[in-house]
Amino acid sequence: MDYDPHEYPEDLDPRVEGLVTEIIGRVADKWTMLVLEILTEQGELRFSKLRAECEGISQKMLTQTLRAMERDGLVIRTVHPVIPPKVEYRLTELGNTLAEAFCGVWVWAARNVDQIEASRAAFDERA
Amino acid sequence: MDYDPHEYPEDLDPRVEGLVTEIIGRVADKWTMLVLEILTEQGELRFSKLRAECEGISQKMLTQTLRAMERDGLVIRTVHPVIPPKVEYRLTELGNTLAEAFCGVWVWAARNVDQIEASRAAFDERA
DNA sequence: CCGTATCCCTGGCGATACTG
DNA sequence: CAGTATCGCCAGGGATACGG
Repeated sequence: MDYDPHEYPEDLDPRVEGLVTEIIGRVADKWTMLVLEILTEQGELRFSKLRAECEGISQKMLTQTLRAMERDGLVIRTVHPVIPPKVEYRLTELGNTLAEAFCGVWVWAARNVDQIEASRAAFDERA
Repeated sequence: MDYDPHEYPEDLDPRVEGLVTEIIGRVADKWTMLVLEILTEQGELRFSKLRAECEGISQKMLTQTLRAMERDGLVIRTVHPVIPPKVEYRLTELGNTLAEAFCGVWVWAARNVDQIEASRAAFDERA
C-alpha cells in the first residue's frame, strides 16, 4: 500500500470509490429496496409471504434478489428441514443499517410526492 | 375521498404508497445517483463536463437521465444561446434534499465496503 | 413450498450518423 | 457542443415446467 487511507475522506479515497459505486449500483434497485423495507417492517418472513408483499415480483426475481442480498451479507436465509419446505429471511445487522440509510430516501419520496407530480405535469405540458 | 389521510403515517397511506414506490424506482438508479453526487460536489456543470465525470456513461444515457431528472424537478437546465451551444445543469432545491437523503447511503457503502467484500468472498467460497 | 432450469422475447442501451 | 434519430444487439426478466 502506497499511502495511508486515513489521509483521505472516505468517499474520496480512489481505492474505494469504484467499489462504492459498484455497491450502490447493486443495492439501489427497486426490488432490493422494497425487500429491505418489508423486512424492516415485518421482521422475519418466509419466501411465499415475502413474495406476496412484493406486489408483482416474479419468483425468479425474488430468488435472485434474495441471493444477491445474502451474498452481500444483508439477509440471513434460514432453511427449516420440514416437509413442505419452509425458508425464512431476515435482515442482518448490516442489512438493518442499510435500511436505516435508505430510510431518508423513503421519507423524502413520501414528503415530496406532490411536488414531483406537479413538476412532471408542468414538464409534460411544455412538451 | 373516503378517509382523512392524516389518520395514517405518511408511508402507510395507501394512496401514496404506490407513488412512492414508483418514485423510488425512478430515482434509485446508478446514473441518477451518480449525477446527483457529482452536481452536489461540483455545483453547476455543462453537459460535456458532466459526461466526463460520469466515467463510462454514454451520451444517450446521460441525456436520458438528465431529462428524467429535469422532469421530476431535480435539476435545472440552462441553455446559453451561443455558438457553439453551452448547456449547464445544476440541482434544484428538491434535488439538493434528495442528494442529502442519499448521502447516508454513500456513507454506508463507504463504511462497509470491506465487510461486504468479505461476505461475498465467504459466500462464493461456500459455493 | 422453495428453488432451478429452460425457453423466449421485449426493451434498454451502445454505436453511429446526422442537425441546429 | 448538445441533442435527436436510427439500427442492432444481447441481457434482464417473465412464463413455464420440473425437481428436492
